[in-house]
Amino acid sequence: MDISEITTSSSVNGGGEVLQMNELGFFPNVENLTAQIEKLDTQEPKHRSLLESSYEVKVTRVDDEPLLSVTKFEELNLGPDLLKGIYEMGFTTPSKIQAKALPLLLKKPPQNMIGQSQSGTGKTAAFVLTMLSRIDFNLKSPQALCLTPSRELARQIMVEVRKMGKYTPVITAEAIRESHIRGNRSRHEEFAEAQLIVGTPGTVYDLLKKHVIEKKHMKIFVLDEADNMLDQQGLGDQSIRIKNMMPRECQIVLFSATYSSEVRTFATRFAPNANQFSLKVEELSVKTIKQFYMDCKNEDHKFEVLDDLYTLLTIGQSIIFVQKRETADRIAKRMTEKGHKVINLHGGLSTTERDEVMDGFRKGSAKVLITTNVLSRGIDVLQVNLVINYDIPMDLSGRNPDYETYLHRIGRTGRFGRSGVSINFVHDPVSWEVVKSIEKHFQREIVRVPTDDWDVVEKVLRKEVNN
DNA sequence: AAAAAAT
Repeated sequence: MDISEITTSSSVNGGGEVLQMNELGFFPNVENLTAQIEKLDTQEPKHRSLLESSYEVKVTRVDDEPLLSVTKFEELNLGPDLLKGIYEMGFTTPSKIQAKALPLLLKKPPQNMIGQSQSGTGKTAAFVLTMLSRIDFNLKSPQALCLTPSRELARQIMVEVRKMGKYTPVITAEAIRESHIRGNRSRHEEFAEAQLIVGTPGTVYDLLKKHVIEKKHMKIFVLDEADNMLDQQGLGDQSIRIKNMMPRECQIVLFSATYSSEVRTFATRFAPNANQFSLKVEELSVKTIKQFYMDCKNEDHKFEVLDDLYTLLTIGQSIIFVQKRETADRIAKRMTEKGHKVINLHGGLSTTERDEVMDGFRKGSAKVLITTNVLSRGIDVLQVNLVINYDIPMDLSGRNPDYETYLHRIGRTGRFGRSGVSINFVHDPVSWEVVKSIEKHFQREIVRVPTDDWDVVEKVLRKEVNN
């Protein structure tokens, strides 16, 4: 395709101006750029709070009862100990998705759920609350199980569980690879009495198979990042095996921000007769996240631009995504040599290292995290105001965009209605086309920032990324 | 082929 024919979709944001490209398609003029930025700015107030914005939720029910939407947590008949935890966490009223999903999630007898909502809209709280409310605290045996695609996400969810369940007597356990050597016996004991378990598929399956985790009282089974859990080679098989070990009457809950069409069909078989929430594709891209791209000359120029960005701008906290572990290591090493303080996390590190890196980043003692797709989903660090796609997410062929991963990655910023910025590094016609496809797919503009005029870069990005 | 996740 002739890339000069591709313009930023004129239907984006309801139409209007079309960017003028030169024959390479790389360099629109700066006036237009400024106009675009202003346009982005004027859009913002309308969408200041994601939780208040009116995104369209489509609900499909398994029964014919009228859709009950709550306006207060009190209406959900939760125990006072659970309510106390909710309020202490700072939740005052249910978010849009919670208001509609919780009455269905909490129904007796339980019904399955396939839920979709944007990043950072409180879906974790929704399923954690459901898990806690299903537990008989007098029964010291596993009753609620949640699976996640990474150890970091499992640990993060467990922190939420412990906050929300602080005033309940719930006993919890993390089923992830151990980060320190410990006798098998104590793990046995830990899981024997644990009521709520969060973990990764491999370890959970292993512990179930060895009867370290007892399955017969399991009441609720949650897949977080469900599309990824079902879709991904390896993860999918494990999730299915684990589900098949659950009791027949166990409630199945699937949650994710994205469901590719193939996965959605499978999800309805995985969680039969489920209530469903879905969003239109253009509702998925979080509106408080500003999206940019920078066109670099080649692979090596990407590193120079990265170096310059971190040299010339004061950046709050940020995540840099790359495609391969090896790239993460290499970029981290080079950035360190250039005098930048960065940390690096991927699946090739030891569990202890991973925990240390993540804890350091959460505490804010490290500002720049270079990572792979291991952290593309679910990870919540409120101070992250910049996400860089050093490598644009693409599918296995290396030619087509990976829309789901893109959305999840940029969703690491702009959590809970905060503003955020994402920058995509483009370095060849393929990556350029991929960015244009992503723009078209989500119907959100991705604005060019030059790599050769740092006054403009500073003007555009300074106030956005410095916090 | 990438990355993740079990030993």
